[in-house]
Amino acid sequence: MESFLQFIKLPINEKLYLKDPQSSEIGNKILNESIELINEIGFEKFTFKKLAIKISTTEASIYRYFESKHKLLLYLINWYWSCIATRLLFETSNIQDSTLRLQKAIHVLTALPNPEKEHVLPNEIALKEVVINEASKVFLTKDVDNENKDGVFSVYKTVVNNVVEIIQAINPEYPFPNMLITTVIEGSNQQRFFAQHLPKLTNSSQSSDLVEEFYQDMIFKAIQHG
Amino acid sequence: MESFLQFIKLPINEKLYLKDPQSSEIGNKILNESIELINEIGFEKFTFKKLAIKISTTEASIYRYFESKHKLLLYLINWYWSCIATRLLFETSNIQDSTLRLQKAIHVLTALPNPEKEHVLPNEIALKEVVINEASKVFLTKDVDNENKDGVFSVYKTVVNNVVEIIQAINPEYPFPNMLITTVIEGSNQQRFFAQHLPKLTNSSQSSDLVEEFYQDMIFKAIQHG
DNA sequence: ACAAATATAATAGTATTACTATCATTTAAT
DNA sequence: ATTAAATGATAGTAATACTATTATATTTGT
Repeated sequence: MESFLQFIKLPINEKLYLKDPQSSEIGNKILNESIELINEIGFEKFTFKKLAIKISTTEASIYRYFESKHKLLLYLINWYWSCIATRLLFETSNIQDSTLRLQKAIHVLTALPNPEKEHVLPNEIALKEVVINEASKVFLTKDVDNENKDGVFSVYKTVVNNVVEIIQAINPEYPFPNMLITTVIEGSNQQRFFAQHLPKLTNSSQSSDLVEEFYQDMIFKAIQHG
Repeated sequence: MESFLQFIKLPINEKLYLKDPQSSEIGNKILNESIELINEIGFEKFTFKKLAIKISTTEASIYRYFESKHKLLLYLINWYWSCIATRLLFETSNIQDSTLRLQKAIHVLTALPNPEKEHVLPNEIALKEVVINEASKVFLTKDVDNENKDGVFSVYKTVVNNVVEIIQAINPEYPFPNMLITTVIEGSNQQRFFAQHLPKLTNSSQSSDLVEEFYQDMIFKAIQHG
């Protein structure tokens, strides 16, 4: 029953690839090993050539799956969002109390994946690292409007919307639910980056991770009436 | 008296340049025109060659000031932080009431520069655009730890610290002041990006800018006792 | 079992990027 | 007027981000 969840094939926007990477061995290698390589050397220094060597194939083969390294990163980030969307569904299902629902949702958005518990993706922990270090780069470009038209941010928007609805169930008068949720999603990743590299900018640390605690506190105070 | 403020030469960390760009005409052109060009084509497509053509000089000349385009961006972002640090000082000076001080500080951190009012830099409005679209890229790299050792983020840290102290004057028990401030600084830039490009992710828009209002509300609720 | 279709490997090539190096010339300082 | 410093002009390099071509496997349908 538990392993039901594991490794479902999550559908990804077709504009993001030339050939579905989840449909072949090489494709799956591209996904899994690119996560490793990006974590190792950073997205700026990551190239298809280096990835090709790592997975013993050729640059040209990788280009048959993805038209650019930017699209590959966008694919990975979308994979993560789909995974969060799935976890949101599971963790809030059968829970009626809105406050508890919101608490669970914030947990899914802000906590690190637990290595003990089962995952939706085989490499969720490494993928979360990619998200923390690289995710902003997928929208901070001049191409964002065209890519948005192609719907590549729609899963992200759905996630935000689902949590916004929970907030509205608690306090329909609160005027900034979308801002609050995106602030929490993006902020929680940034705080983890700060904890690792610029600790003076945060109160959290790797030994004592306060990220979820901080945002749970912040959200519930923010949506209070008055 | 008003114009006192205008265009003070703000000191910038020496590790960021090879030759002080504020010391020559070409240097100043590099700063001002790179802001324009980055806003026009985005940092990824920005090159020293294109900038050289724009300011009628050569690539080699620009390389005499900055060792890479990344260092130039870091310089610009530091320029912005220095400018914010200066404005924080001015706007909170002679104000005793901590709550009012915090309100003013949040205003400096979250509001767009007012085109009517005087500026600390000649191009503050365009520079703010660069910050909104590109600032995260200066620390989201594998080089962040080395650059941090060189002190290139110290002005940012000082800004954060100064506001943290105001919060502590209001509520010394609040456990997450640094997280709260960096969440607001980074979040306010991100919300403006969303308003321009991914409006479903925010409640703010270009016609009705709710960014400051949202964060003022959020901060004061967050630091409330209990 | 065999032909046809498809996927991958191997290789080559291109324009651009992100620099470094050299040397001549202009400009500024003493 | 001399020297030093800044800039211009030009060249060159390794790496990047691709595209193209052809040969060789592998899979699939019949």
